[in-house]
Formats: sequence, C-alpha cells, structure tokens
Amino acid sequence: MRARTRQAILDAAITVLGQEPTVSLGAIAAAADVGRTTLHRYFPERSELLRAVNAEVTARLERAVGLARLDEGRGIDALRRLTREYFDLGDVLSLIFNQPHLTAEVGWADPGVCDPRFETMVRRGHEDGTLDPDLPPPWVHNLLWAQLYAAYGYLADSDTSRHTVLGLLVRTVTGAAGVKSARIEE
Amino acid sequence: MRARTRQAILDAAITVLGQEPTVSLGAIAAAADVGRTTLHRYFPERSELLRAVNAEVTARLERAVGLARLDEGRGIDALRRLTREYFDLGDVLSLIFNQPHLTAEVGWADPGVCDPRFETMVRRGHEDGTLDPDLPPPWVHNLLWAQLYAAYGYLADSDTSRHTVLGLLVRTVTGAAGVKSARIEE
DNA sequence: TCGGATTGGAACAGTAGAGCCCCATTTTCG
DNA sequence: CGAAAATGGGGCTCTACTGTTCCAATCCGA
Repeated sequence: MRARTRQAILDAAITVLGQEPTVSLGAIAAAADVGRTTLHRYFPERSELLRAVNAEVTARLERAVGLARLDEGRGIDALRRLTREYFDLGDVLSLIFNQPHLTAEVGWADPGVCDPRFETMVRRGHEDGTLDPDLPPPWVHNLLWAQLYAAYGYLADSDTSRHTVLGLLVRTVTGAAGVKSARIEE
Repeated sequence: MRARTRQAILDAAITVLGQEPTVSLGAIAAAADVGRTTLHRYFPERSELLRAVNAEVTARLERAVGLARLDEGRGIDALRRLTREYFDLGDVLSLIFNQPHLTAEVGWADPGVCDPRFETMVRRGHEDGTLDPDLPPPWVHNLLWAQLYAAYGYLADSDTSRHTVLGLLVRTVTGAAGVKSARIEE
C-alpha cells in the first residue's frame, strides 16, 4: 500500500541519485517501477523527495552508529566496528559522496565538526594507545569516509568478493588511523 | 588572443565543473569572464568542451606522474612523491572525483586496471618491504585517490593550512599502504 | 461482490538550457 | 591609421524536465 510504495520510491531514489545526482524524476519513477504520476503524488516537488531521502539516509546512518557501539572497547576496535557497519550501507555510501550538500549535517562534509560520539571514540583511541594521536578526529572521520567510498567503488568495478574488500578496507583504515609503532623513515 | 581565451575557458571549466558537474555553459562562460557566444565559438558543443577538459586534465595528471619519478627509490618513497604531486593538482582533484566518467581512462575508475607505472611501483614496494604486500596495486590506487579527495575537501572546509593537510595526507597514505611492522591485533 | 483507494497513462503549460545566427563593438596587428 | 580578427549582446528555435490536471484501469478490504 502507501508505505510500501513510498519505501520503493525512496530505495530507488537512493540508488539512482547516488549514481547520477541530476537524474530526472521520470527516471527515478521508472527505477522504482512506479508511474511518474504516482511519484508526484507522494512527493509533489523534487525538493520534498530529496528531503525524504535525506531523512532516510540519516536514519540508516544513525542505526549504523548505534550498532557499532562506539563507546565500547578500545578506540581502534570501535572504529573497526563502525567501518563494518558503514560498509554495509551499500548504495547510501555512493549517495552521501555524490550529494554532500544533501546530507551535509550528517555525513562527512564540513570537517570542522563531526559527530561528538565519533570524536569521543577517537580521543579514547588516542589515550588508550590504539589510534594515532597526531590525527585529529575530523581527519579520521574524513579518511574513514574516503576509504569507504574507495572500497565501495572497488567492489562495484572489480570482481572481488564483498568479504575480501571488507578485509582490505579494515586493514587500510587500521593502518591509516592506527598508531604507528615503527614508521618507515621519510 | 585565441590560445589565451581558450585556456581561460578551460581553467574556469575545470574549477566550476568540479564543484557542479551539471553547471550551464552560461555559468562556465561567466566564470571565465567570457561571453556565452565566445565560449560557443571555441567549443561549439558541450561535449567538445568536455573532451578538451578531459585532454587538459589528462595532460596535468601525466605531468604529475612524470614529476613523481615512479621508477626511482623505494616503493613507499615513490608513492609519497606521487601523493605530493597529485595533491598539487588542486581543482583537478575535485573534477576527477565528481566526473569519473569524464576522465575514466586516466583517473581512478575501473580498479581492475590502473597505470602500469603505478602498478610497477607498488610491486616494487612489495618486494623492497616498504608497502603492504597484502594490498593489490589497484586497491592502493583507489585508496590514494580517495584520500586525495578527502584531503582536498578538508583543506577547503576546515581552516587548516595546506602544509598541515599535506602532512596528514602523507602520514595517512603511508600508514594505510605501508607495511605494518606490528599490527594491533583484532 | 461492491466501492473506495491507488495507480498510471496522457496531455498541458511553464521554464531552463543548448545550439545557432546576426551584427555592432572592441581589440590587435600590419 | 585601417583592416582583419575577436568579442559579446540579443534573439530565435528546439529539446528536456517539472509541476499539474483529468480520467480510466486496477487493486484491496469490508
């Protein structure tokens, strides 16, 4: 019924907008297997659809943060959990990267401010000696998102399994943000 | 004269297209301080402008690769040099990320294939013990581009100096792609 | 089964941009 | 200086998309 159709539109919008941010409403409707008229009935204006997409993405991100239990264990372990949860977001990653203005307050844009829970996690990692103390929390936030996007693209374009890509991702995020015990001299 | 105007248009196009991939030709002309008619005289169709931009970007990337001397020194040192050269590309980074299809053959898209010189460099790093042998060259390629873009965004949005951001970038890329001498256990 | 709810096809005007042409103005160079 | 080149403003058509309305067909629950 209503809720079902609405969700189908939102899912299709997330997928298609992530690939082509300026895609027409007709194309979104087609991707959702729905008539353009129906789409207009649920979201009279494009901006309203975008707001709804924003809300949906925000909710999914929030859920991922909750599942990652950022306040438990060592900083690096929490960061690894968050990496895995974010990686599972799929199409949402592409959307967040291609429409930073759409999901600005929640995503990776505006490095000066990042989620306080994330910041607390990184600072804990600084203190427990598992995260590189020279990297400010917003930088870690940025690098995590960058590598997530790289991993998602790698998954789409190369024929590597999801599991393998996740392994590579966690390994490089750990190397990038983790404390360097014996750094190779410049 | 001709060459001067043409270059002004290309420079403006690279900057503006990097921020808004669907920007109108009128806006590009305005950014180049040139009449819309003049732009149409140099590039009769939008696609021709895009091809010229592609050529320009390709040339700048090629120049950066040359300056980085990928075939000299240890793998990690060559990767660090390349990181610095790419970081200097400025607006081009934004364009490459926001228009992957435009610069597909030269950029970071299609992870299955990457520049043979880059691949050789990474493999040398595997053998000389400076780059993580568990990371395939295309993954390192993707990783580098993602971090470059994140660094560029960080530079634009936070009030951190260019030099500081470059330092964070090199440190992060080194940590992510470099060999892990004593990895923190999972 | 019946009736309201939902759907989607078709057509419409309004808008924005692309591509094109003309011509007056300005710049550049011999 | 004078001619050729270059510039840019204005206007025109064409196309694509948006937002809207109307209405027939279909789906679903009472």
